[in-house]
Amino acid sequence: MYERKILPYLNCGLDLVGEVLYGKWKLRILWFINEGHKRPSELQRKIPDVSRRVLNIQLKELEEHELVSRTIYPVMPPKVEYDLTEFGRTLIPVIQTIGLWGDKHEDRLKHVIMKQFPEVVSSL
Amino acid sequence: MYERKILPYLNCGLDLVGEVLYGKWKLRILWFINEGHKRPSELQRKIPDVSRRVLNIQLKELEEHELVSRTIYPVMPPKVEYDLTEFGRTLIPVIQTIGLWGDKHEDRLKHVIMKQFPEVVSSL
DNA sequence: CACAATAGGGATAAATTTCCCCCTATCTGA
DNA sequence: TCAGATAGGGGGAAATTTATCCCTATTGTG
Repeated sequence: MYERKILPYLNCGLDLVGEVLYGKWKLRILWFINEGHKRPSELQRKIPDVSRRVLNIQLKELEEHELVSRTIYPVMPPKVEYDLTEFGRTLIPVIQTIGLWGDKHEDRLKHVIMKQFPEVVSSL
Repeated sequence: MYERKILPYLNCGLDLVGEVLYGKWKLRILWFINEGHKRPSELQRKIPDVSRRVLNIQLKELEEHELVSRTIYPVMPPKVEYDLTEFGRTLIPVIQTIGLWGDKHEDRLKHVIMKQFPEVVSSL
């Protein structure tokens, strides 16, 4: 496990949110859990770009931050389900707002993001 | 300058937003510019925890992503102002939503975040 | 038996982000 | 003259995050 060396800054609401949502895949993990994809293997199929290892780590952090809960079913093969906590559910409208903004401005965002990769764009 | 080696994932709105807002200070930079703190030196006073160097870098990225514009006044000592573009202004309600959620759940968030730092908490 | 699916962890490397120190240049004011 | 404010960048190190590879264990299936 990695031990943080620098204390977080907790000066305002934005700082606080950053501490629990900063993570490359966290927003989508929360979103897909909310949509009913609760098992780790399901989540990985929904987000093929995460490695399984990182998915586990980010799920554990979300659990420590009390945004999701973890239920283990004593069956074989093992079955685990993640659910949003009541606290985590309050975040859904926020994530939706973020995602809708991204969807609405999809073309423009793709354009400004891909400016950094001219060689890739020209090869399409 | 750092050259990215891994192409960004642009599968959904959340990915797109991540590409332009992922950065430790970007949300607050946008927020403070919106509040009228437009000059780099003003921004640094509002956010003392960023180093000036990183503030410059993140401002430049925001500019490349067309969320802010940069105006240079040919005076001495130099004067530069950043403004939200019309595109950047559409983000303000999103940032507000995020910040309000953080403010509303401030106590709980501080608690779950500081669980990782028991020694710090007990020394208060 | 060999293999896939299930969940998850260790060790380590790579990628990325952020920080720190130093340097340029000009003007104002003590 | 010297210090401070202004804006900004280079180089390199440190911190942090993410990725890769390999391992445990159990059950069912071909």
